[in-house]
Amino acid sequence: MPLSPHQTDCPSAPQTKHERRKDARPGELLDAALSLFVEKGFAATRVEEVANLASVSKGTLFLYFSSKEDLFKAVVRESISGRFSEWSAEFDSFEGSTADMLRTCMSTWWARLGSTKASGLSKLMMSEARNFPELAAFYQQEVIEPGNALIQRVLQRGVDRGEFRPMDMKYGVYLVLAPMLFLSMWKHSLGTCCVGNELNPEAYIALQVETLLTGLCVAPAKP
Amino acid sequence: MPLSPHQTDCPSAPQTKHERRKDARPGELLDAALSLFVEKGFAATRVEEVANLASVSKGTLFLYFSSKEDLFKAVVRESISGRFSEWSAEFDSFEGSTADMLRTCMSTWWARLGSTKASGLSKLMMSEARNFPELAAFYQQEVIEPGNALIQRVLQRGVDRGEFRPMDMKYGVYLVLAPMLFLSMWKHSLGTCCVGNELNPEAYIALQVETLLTGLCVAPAKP
Amino acid sequence: MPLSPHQTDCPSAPQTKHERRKDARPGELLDAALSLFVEKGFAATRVEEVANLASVSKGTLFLYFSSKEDLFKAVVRESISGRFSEWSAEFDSFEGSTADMLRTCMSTWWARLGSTKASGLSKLMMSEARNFPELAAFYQQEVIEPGNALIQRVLQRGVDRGEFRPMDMKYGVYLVLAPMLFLSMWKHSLGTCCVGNELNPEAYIALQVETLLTGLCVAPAKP
Amino acid sequence: MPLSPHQTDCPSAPQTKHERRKDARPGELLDAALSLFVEKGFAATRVEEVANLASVSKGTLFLYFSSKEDLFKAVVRESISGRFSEWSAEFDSFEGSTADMLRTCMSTWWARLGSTKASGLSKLMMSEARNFPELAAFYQQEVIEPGNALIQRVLQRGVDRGEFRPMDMKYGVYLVLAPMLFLSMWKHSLGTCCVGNELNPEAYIALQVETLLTGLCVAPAKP
DNA sequence: CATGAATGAGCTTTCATTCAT
DNA sequence: GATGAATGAAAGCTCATTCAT
Repeated sequence: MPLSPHQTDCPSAPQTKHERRKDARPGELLDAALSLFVEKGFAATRVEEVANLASVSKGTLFLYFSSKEDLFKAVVRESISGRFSEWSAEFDSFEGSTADMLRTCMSTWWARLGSTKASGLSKLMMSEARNFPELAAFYQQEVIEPGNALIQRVLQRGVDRGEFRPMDMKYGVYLVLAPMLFLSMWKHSLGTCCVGNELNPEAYIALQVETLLTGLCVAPAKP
Repeated sequence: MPLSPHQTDCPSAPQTKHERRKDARPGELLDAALSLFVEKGFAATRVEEVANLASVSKGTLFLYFSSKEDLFKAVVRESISGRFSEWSAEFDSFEGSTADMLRTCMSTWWARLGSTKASGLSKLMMSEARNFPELAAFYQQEVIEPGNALIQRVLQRGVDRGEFRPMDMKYGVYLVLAPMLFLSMWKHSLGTCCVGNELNPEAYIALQVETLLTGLCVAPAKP
Repeated sequence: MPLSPHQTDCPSAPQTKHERRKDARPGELLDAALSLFVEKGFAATRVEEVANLASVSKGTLFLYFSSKEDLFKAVVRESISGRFSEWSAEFDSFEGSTADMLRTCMSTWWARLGSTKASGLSKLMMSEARNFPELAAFYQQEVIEPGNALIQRVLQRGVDRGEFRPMDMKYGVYLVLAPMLFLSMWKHSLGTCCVGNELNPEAYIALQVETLLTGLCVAPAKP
Repeated sequence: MPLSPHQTDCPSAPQTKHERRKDARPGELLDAALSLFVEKGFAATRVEEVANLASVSKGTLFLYFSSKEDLFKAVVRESISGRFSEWSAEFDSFEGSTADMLRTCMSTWWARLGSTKASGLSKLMMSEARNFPELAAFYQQEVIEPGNALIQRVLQRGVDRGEFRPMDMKYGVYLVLAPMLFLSMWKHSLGTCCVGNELNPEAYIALQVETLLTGLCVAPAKP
């Protein structure tokens, strides 16, 4: 069994096999859950499948997560919200034009989230939000709001430094958000199942961001 | 596929009430199904609700549609298509700047599709495409491809007339498509269930299209 | 299949077998539920057993009763609370000494409730009230309160007519209630499973009521 | 069965703390189980709760008791018995009227059993006797029979001394037993969970015993 | 001896689908 | 054709019991 990537900090490995298994369980379950949720959606994923994929029994899953919703929330925290603080710190120390900052922002988003299973979670939330209001509220709080705040910081920086035209920030964030969420959706639905819809993500992002920058910038953006 | 009666203005009425009802059944069921699928999604819509809304019994529904999935497919077939030819004709005769054409294009989309139940179907297709590959292929052919062709015509016109910068058309269409599909999705998921996400569609579209035009146009676009 | 006793009023029998079955279902289910609840208790009775005993499937049970608790409430209404109004009317028209009234009261209780499965429901409620507070509240409202009111009416009549000594009514009702509920409990627990505990109900009741009357009456009660 | 250590005042203390803990385990578990069974009933008490309350692990509980049912039996064996001999001796030396003796009998019962956890066990036995026939038989032998004999001695003394009317002793004991067991049941079920049913035990007992005495005595009882 | 992670049978409830009428 | 009563396979979650450490 390869160590799953989220088990980063284990300075002193547990002594016994028994203990090692225990420590690994939540991570294995989260990995299994992420894969299945992304592949089949929230409602269509059965907790027993998740447990089986993680090679444990149904009961064991409930030892670590009190409900299916709780499991989903943990997956979201693990895969998405836990990464915003790091991201935010990088933004703090960014030096350079805001155009470059926005380019970095979107390519980083692709590298860290868009190209990973995590983007499937965004698709999933858009698909099932209506049927699981509590989950939607959670996602809103943990992902949408911090994410939007991050985008807004970039735009505001551009405006404050005289690089971007002034704009209504509430709608401005959607200029950045829409292309990214669209890509997440497309990748996990029509983009995958229909020939001719395959999309080179880098080319897509590049065109989106450059066109957007031309639209936003006071003076022509220098790439 | 014969046109189902509820689409047509029915020039030759059937003889008796009983027969008229009988002929109208499938259409009434499709209308009911469209409303409920859009409102609650596929899984959360119970066939009994559909039957009740169409004022028939559950058993009758299965007389016309062999399964819930079959009903869903019929709804998609029924509700989308036939709007593109009209639209295409309007494009043929459009006179004026391509910037204006794109503005018209997006506000017309909103008026005719985005603000109607049809946008719910787009959301639904994006949500369930993976679980219904056959349906996805159908949607691709009937909706995505003609729609993309229409968008491409507008962009190509702009480039040909020297109004828009040259671009890779394959990715260019997504500059227009992404904001629209994002709005369809948002409206039917997180935009509705979470406070603070409500979105004035006109304001959203206006900012999207103007920013896009600034990005696309050689010279500043005059509104 | 013998007609179950609670199907008393069916002036025009349903035409078809199908319909007859349907009409009989709730009653058959209530009979089955009463038997099993009394025999095994509420928690230990599985709805599937009830359905099987009534010769229907699990799903059918939920067609008629929305939950296990709902089924239980219906059983209580059917077996107990539905009979108080009749009883109350009999009390209204009772003529004779209050001592006789109390004798009648207790022997009628035995004939109509105590000796039937319904007494098992009382035992059940005493046993499981703590674990099913909603059921307990329902039983309190539907059975305990009307029952206590009935007892109190008898006692008050005796006091008002100068036959019984004055007493604190709140505790007075337990003079009558305790022997009856004790018998219900005993019959369905230690009285049945242990040799030597069998109890002739008539003898038990006779001694209880006569001793009680001697205790209550101003002058010696004449049987 | 050796006396378990927590019952005794343990004149010879074990050598080490570890050993003392070890020896005390079963008793601590029984104490915990008694409390929880009385509070929540058999089915609703989880073995893990019992283990936690006794500050051991779930596994340890199963080291001492082979099953939950076995634990239950042990609790009953442990908690009831050994009180009757003392009580019997007190009766031997009682001087005074039998009416006073019966008053003393019931108030002593309340003080020593009725108001303690032991009354919860009586309730529990009445509730679960049917599902644990072996347990019921044990309870019958250890508790019911000696208890009834004690009551019968009092009544017989009254009759022998010409204070009480003659009676069928088999049913006479229930005149005394019923009010007490009813109170035990009521206290732990409907009396606790439903407003308006709360019962002042002293007032309840006083009325029951005085009414009973009036019913039993040849001449009016002098309090 | 003691632990507590792991198990899986068992429970209530839902709902697409069938079929006798 | 139309009905709606009946079905039974799932699903999420609990908890007594086991057993490797």
